[in-house]
Amino acid sequence: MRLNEEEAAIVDGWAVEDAEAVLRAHDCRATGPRVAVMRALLRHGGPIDAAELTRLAQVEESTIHEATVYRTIGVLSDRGIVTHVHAGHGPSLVRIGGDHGLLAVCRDCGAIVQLPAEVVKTFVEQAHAAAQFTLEPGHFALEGVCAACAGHSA
Amino acid sequence: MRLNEEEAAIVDGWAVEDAEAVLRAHDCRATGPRVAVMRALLRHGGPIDAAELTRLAQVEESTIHEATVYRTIGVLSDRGIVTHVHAGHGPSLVRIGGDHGLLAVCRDCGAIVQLPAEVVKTFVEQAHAAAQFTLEPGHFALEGVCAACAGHSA
DNA sequence: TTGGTTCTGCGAGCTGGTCGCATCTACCGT
DNA sequence: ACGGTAGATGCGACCAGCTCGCAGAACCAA
Repeated sequence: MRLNEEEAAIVDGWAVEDAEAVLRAHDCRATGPRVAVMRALLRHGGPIDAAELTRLAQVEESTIHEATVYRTIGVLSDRGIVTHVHAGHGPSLVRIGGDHGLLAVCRDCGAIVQLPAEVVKTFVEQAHAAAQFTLEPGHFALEGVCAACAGHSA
Repeated sequence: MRLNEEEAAIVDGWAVEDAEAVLRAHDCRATGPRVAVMRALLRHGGPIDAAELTRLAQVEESTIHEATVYRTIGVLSDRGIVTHVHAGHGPSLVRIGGDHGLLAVCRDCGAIVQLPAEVVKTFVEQAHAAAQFTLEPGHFALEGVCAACAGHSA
């Protein structure tokens, strides 16, 4: 389920203290573990993997099990509160908010870069025109070399 | 649209019978299992996962172990004889030949589509111009909906 | 043929993620 | 404010995909 623009804006404006309200607003039971996971997500801000997210949530509620974190990510994802992206070979990453567009991961330093929306849009349109394939980027990141690493090796 | 088997082999100039010669030409011991894996790759032609490749190779040499197939894929990959691509959530896929460009996987039916090289090239150039990020697509596939599945749901 | 290097089968192990189940808890109706 | 109950949790077992260590087998140059 995707967020509409209004919801996405609200999500982006949420502070750590709003964790419980966010859950209730999305018809989600506000249990201890879920609130702790939401707070950890909001506090961290950026893309984060499940293991690290578990560690952060356990700071507030030490008994949280990793399986619970995975299940929580699942319900948050169903509600469009978070999205997850597969960036390279490791674990997938979760972040607050709806569709974030197409990401690129630097092969050398692991930096995650958001590719410009217009460039992606043009690409999706051309791919559809040329191959009748409707790309839905966002779930899988592409690989490459970031500006900094390209500079180093040059 | 999956790749035609014969076509893929022809592109690289190798027929199934050349399996052993290809190995020797790349400074690779021509052992029974490796030859069987190469023959299976050449016969199949298109992208294939390790489990299926093992099954195909076992038709010729029934004792081949999946670990051996993984190791063989490793040496073939080091020599540039094959490349592997991560296409969606499942296992990674192997195919004969070097860089094949960017693939797309249908979210509904799993079909693997090769995106037109021209379109990909333009996209890579625009991404570099706009974000100073040098995309090296080929290792990770994108997700989307193929023409057939889009037709079904429409 | 021989000998040393390389490869193989096998099973154990690792990571990322899911599941079944007994127990517990949030929350709705009273 | 307080039960009843749908739904959530912790836990450990499990699964897929892949890697590794080892003892023995295969390869191939001499």
